[in-house]
Amino acid sequence: MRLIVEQPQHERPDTKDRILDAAERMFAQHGFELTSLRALTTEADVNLAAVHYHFRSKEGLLEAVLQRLVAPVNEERLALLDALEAHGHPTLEGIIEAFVAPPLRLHAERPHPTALAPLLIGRCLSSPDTQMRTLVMRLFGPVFERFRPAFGRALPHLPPDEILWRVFFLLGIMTKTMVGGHQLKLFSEGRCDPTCTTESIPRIVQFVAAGMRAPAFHSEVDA
Amino acid sequence: MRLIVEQPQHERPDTKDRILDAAERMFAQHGFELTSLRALTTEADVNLAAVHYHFRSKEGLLEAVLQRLVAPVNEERLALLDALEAHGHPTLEGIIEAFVAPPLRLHAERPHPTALAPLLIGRCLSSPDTQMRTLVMRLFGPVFERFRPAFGRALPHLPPDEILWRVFFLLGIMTKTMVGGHQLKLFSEGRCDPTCTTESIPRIVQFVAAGMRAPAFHSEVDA
DNA sequence: CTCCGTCTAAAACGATCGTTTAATTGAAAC
DNA sequence: GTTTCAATTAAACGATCGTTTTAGACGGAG
Repeated sequence: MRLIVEQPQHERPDTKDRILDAAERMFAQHGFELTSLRALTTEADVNLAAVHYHFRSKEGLLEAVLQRLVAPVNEERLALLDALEAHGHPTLEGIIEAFVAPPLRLHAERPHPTALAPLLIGRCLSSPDTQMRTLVMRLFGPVFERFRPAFGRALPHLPPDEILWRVFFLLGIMTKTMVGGHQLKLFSEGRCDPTCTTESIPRIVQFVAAGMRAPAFHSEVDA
Repeated sequence: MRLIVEQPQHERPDTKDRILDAAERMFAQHGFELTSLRALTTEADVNLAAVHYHFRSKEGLLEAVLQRLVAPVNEERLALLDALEAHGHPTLEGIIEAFVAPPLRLHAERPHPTALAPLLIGRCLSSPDTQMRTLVMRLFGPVFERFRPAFGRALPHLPPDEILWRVFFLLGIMTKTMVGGHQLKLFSEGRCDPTCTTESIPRIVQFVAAGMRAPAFHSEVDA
């Protein structure tokens, strides 16, 4: 009986990281299905079979790419919310910013990989493969469980499901900003640039905060 | 010299429509790249080569599918806005509803084809293929040129670029509602259903109207 | 030195893809 | 009846895909 350890004992040949880097770049540029492992391994200067050795399949590689990309973002979100709640009840604007700023800032640094992340996540969530869905749940579960009550405390006039709707809307805005940002730049003839976080983040926070503070849908004036 | 007419003179074998129907269904379910023409033509009960005869390639078929799907939606949007403006200045809520209701209602009737439309459109817009980009421009140009000034008149306190930003946010919410609706249903344990237009449309209108009416970003109180 | 396990290398496998070709059908035109 | 041409069919082409297999390289442990 033999133990397989995650790390090789002595040194670190970076072929695993080189594959991940190339995959991140090429999955984002051409999409998952259109990226062939041959082109990927050529770009990474790595043998073709190395992908199946280190990850067990092309989908396993996607899983690893996704994990490495979003895990730090979610940790930063939770840290920001922790910092806010350490000083009493956070404002609605603060919660929204803690939620959207980390992914948007990452997107500003590396637009291409981040842009496809929401698409890949959506793909995983609608995939029949259970492993993919549980991966996404494991990645986003803690964030969801911490931000939902935070929004609830900041918006006491809203029923819980209404909050779900509006967080959903927030998600849509955030995704669109990352995935379709170049469209806005195109239509504004370059004047509006969603990759500029000092422009995009305050605008999103302001827009969403106003939308979230709107009266609840089914309430015909409760006071 | 011989004239090639679009329609065959005598009768109408519906193989062209059968291909379009099957393509709409299968592109939406499995995506464009994952749908093979062999599976598609089998499903449509049509010969494999018929796709290349009627459309000139797989991409030509995608173009035709997209055109047939969004053209009526955009016509309805313009008609609704016309009707509103026939009775004086429309309200902000009215303009938003004229913009989002047609695609969302179509999505409620046929969730699958509509869900992938925004993705395909995004794909076309970021494609290096010029024909794809001009197709999207031709499809959405008139809508854009009519709704932009309408929003401008309803929001006179906002600079034009700020309006672009917020219409962009509206687009994100609409797209998310169609593409990721099942995610909201999943996380709300079935209580929130974006395919129910009597629920989703008023909520979107209310949220977006409040967000759009927020003060402009760069103005440090102008009055 | 020899054994061992990790890692890499080259080559092939089987399958499927989009596309093209060439032959054939069938109904209108003359 | 013959011609004509749009429409359909079956079959093949060339390429590329993800994956597997097999063998070899390299450094530490005995």
